[in-house]
Amino acid sequence: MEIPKTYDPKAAEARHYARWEAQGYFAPEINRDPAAPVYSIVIPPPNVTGSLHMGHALQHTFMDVLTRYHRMRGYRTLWLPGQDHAGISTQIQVEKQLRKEGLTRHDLGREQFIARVWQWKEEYGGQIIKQMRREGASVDWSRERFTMDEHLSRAVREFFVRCYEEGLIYHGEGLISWCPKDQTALSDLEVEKEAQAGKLYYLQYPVQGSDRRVTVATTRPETMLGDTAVAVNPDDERYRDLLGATLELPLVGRAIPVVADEFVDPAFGTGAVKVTPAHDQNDYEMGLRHKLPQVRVIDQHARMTEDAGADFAGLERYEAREKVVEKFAELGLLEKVVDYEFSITKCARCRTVIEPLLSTQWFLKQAELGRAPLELISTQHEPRFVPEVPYEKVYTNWLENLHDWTLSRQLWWGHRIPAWYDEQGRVFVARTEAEAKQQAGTDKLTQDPDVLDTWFSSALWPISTLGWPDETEDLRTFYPTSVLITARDIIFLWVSRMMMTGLKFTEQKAFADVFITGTIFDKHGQRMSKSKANGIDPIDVFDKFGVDATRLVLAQVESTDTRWNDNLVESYRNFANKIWNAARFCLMNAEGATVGQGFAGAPASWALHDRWIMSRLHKTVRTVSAAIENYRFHEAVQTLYHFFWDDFCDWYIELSKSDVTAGDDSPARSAARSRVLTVLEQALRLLHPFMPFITEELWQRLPGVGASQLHPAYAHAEPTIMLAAYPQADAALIDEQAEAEVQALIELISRVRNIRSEMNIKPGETVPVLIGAPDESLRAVFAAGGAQIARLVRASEVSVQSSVNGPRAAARAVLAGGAEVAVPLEGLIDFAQERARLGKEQEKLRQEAAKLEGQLANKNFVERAPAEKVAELRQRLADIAQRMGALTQTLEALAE
RNA sequence: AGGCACGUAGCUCAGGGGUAGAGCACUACCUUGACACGGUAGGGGUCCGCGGUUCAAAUCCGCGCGUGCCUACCA
Repeated sequence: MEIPKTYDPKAAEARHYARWEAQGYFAPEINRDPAAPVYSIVIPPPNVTGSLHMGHALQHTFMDVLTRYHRMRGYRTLWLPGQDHAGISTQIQVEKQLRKEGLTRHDLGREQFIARVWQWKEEYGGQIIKQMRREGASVDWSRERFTMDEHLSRAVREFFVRCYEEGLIYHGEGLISWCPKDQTALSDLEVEKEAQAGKLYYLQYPVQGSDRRVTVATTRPETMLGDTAVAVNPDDERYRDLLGATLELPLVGRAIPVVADEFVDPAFGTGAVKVTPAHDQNDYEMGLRHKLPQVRVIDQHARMTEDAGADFAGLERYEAREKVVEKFAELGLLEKVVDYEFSITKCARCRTVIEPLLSTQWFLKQAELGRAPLELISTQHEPRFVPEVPYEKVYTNWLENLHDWTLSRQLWWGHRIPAWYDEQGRVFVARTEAEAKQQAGTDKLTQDPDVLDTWFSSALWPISTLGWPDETEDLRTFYPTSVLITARDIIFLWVSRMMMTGLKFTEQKAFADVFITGTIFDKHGQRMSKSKANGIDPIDVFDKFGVDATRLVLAQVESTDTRWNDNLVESYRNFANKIWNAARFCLMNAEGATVGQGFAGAPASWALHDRWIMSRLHKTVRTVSAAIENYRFHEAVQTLYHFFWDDFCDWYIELSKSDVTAGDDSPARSAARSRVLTVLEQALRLLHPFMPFITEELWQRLPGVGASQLHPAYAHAEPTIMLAAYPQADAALIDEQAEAEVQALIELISRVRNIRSEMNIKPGETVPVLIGAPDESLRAVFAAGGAQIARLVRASEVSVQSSVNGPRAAARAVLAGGAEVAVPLEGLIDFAQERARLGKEQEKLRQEAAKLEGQLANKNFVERAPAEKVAELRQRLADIAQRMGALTQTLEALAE
């Protein structure tokens, strides 16, 4: 059997994915059990423009672990892949390409431009989706979707039309966030606030018919040109007499009223607020309340309009700001300017400062759609958020405060709004142009030029990908989906909206659970970003350490924000190598062995270490399954790591070694070899959801694996660990006594090794080991394990008696249960030093005993603490007393 | 401004009312027929601070300090 000493991840990674895909293992149809339960996940569709980053790799790892786990459990499992057309980013990307050719989209015209985008998508798009194969993602490629697919576009139109018919979608004027660079409206979720060191300008407005002036404070003086009122709080004594007064707006000369509005905070600034209904969200609302005129002084390019006055028209907004301030200063109306930090709103895409503008757009009344999800979360706690704190609250708070959603975008790439206008400007909303014509009774219609917000189609993703609005078999089978896995930043943008559409159109929630992942930062705790160039490319990590190792690191991130650290990947790379070499050992000693055999007869008849490893294995199965099902990936990974490395490699293989490597072929040797292989094979299955490649690579080499390992639902398939049955915990194999007994063996061995180390005994040198165990059953354990002990501590002989009767010149240690071990070391023992060593140990025990005695002497403790806790402490104290007894005897024997 | 989370070994992080944990790093010894990406044995912690609840607090509660995130009608 030729197996290299070091695991080479690339070879295994290259080998298996293509086969899995070709064999159809990823598709739910592989499951032939008609009664199989269903497990489904739809991928959060990555942007077609993106390339794989750590956040994707993180999410994909969780989705793949869950998918593979449930598939192995016999679920009819679907993980549906796909991507998002990413309206603005894609359009910007292609426009950039055009610019290099000296063209703009307008040179091409709409139709040609869109054709160009599709071409771009084919050539450069979808990097992330392509890279997912490298991750080992077991997605069903036969069901791959794109938000601009014809079918999904139909779903979008259906959604739009239905909402329009119900009055949830309307066309009208509102104050929207406008990006002057991208030349489009944006929703409030596509803008970002950023702290900004700026200035607060105090401007004075003269009161008509008096010498008085009212001072207003503003961060945007240029907007004063569009002021149509000044507002004060109705309870503000300072301004009570001015209510209803008229001010003269400087520079403009417009007469504007002083109005009273609860919105105004008397404590801020001067307590008087300038009101610019056309250029500020709050002022807009105040303007509606007081029926104020809306004067537009800034245009779509963030330049001042004619209405700003001849002095300002055409100026860029910041130029206008300077000029306004200058003029106020000249007029003696600039009271003061103070430094002031405030937040500024920017386009999330291009970082241009947003201009709030009055504009006619399409809007969706989200509040009504949000009612059903709000009801569901408040009364049923559905979907179940993991972690529940704080995300359930974040989601609920959002649903309680929904604003109208600006749907239209002044772009070309995206779903065209299904609205047509006739020559009189009347609007017809319909699923098709023909339908609109029919409604209008004329052929002379023009379609609305705008497209829908990208998130409009995303909101439908779980249902549209499965076939809605048609009642397809997939929709019936896989919807509602099992879990949504995503980062926290799109809970509003996406998670809540999928719930809205799902409940509205199917009356079923879109997913049962929502698992929110942590965020991975760079090693300095900074967010990874293109602009900072501090991103770590998952592909590089795969290349360096292997996909499986990377997946383990990602899985254990769970929901915690984590700084990326290569050291951790390296340690899991080492773990992969450990698995490789453990398997290598098993395979080098596999002659005569078969997976699944070796554990014959009643467990009670098995050797101690065999009962022990099965008990450890089944506890591991129990813990890992529960952990995965509850999204405790960190616990799952840790448990598997320690089971494999500590229990299986460090102890089980070592305790089995002499049987496994016996020189002569015998039924006993074959059985021992089969047992080691069987445990290995179970461990590989447990690890497979996390480490798909190495587990498949090794599994395929094990003697005796095949159809019998497969879950019955896949009995017909070509054997693969992917479709093997995930181990089920068997309570009957959990054996606490065996665990305690092996623990005693481990302690014994460790103490002897400790003596060897402290006494500087050369590794190659053997020593006699004398064990004294007053307890009969413990004595039996040590006696039966004599050969194993001898091997693991390099003993020339192991004697087990009820007490140690060795030479005075021996290093000694006391063990649990009053047992004692001595290593005779004629000539090597410095008696004074040995007494000191044991004295130190005695002192430690004494301190521990004192602490326990103190607690047990406390009447309150004994009376109020649970009885088992008290009993446990008494037990511990008794054990210490036993050790102390043995230690005292030993010390006496050593006395001069 | 509010809300939430976090603060545990040198580092990255688990855990969590009753013995303080892992990986990496560190020290010593070891190339023993699975593995030096390894083995064995070690060292290392006022669990941010101060109060409170409790028989018992690193763990629960309050306050403070520090860090991060989110929300907001910060004119």
